[in-house]
Amino acid sequence: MRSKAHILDRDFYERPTLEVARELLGQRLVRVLEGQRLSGLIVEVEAYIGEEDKASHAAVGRTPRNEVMYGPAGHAYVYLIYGVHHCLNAVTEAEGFPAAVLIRAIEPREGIEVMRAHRPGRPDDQLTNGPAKLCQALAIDLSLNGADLCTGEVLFIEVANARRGLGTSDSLGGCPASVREEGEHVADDVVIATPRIGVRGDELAKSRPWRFCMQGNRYVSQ
DNA sequence: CTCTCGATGCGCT
DNA sequence: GCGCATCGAGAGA
Repeated sequence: MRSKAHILDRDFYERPTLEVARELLGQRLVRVLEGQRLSGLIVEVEAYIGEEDKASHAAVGRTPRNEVMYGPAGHAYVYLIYGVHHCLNAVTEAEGFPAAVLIRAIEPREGIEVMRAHRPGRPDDQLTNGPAKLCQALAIDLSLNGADLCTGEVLFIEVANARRGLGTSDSLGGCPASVREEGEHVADDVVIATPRIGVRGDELAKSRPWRFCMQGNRYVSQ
């Protein structure tokens, strides 16, 4: 049996966003759909921090759309982009300060058959290798905007070793053997920090190395 | 393989 | 009206 002790709690999210983003790598994103667990290991994230971050939705100040980013840490901020796609963030830092971590890619672990059904015709390494793709694979939409990630119900993040024994043979696929043991802290030497993908903002926003991904992992977005 | 472009809803000016 | 923290189809090489 799994215990809620494995679920990342509010204290985890209520910290500096760059720390949270970095530490989310290797953790397990879990979506419970019709009683079934769909999950994957987080392999790519981006941090969006405060109103001064011109790439953030909060750069325009508090609005109905970005309201959740201003709320308490540990909630899901889900938004619709280009009228078609959804993206998932985890809200961080203190209530009143708008910040979040965008989950950009995961490596499927549980319920891959359901993910394939949600993304027909796609090879397995393209089921969840992008922020909108993973939302489609896990059936995450606006109905989950504001959902509490700390209650362990429909959407949450677990420490990656919460299911020891699940099979680690292709864990964190494509990464050096030294970090392939699921549940170990992801070592700094396999994490790459780069500028964020597809952001507008100003030059500072475009240049900040606030994207973190697993070096060489085949589920990272292109 | 690379590049271009359309989809499609809505928040914000 | 404008433009977006994206994706996938289609064209060309």
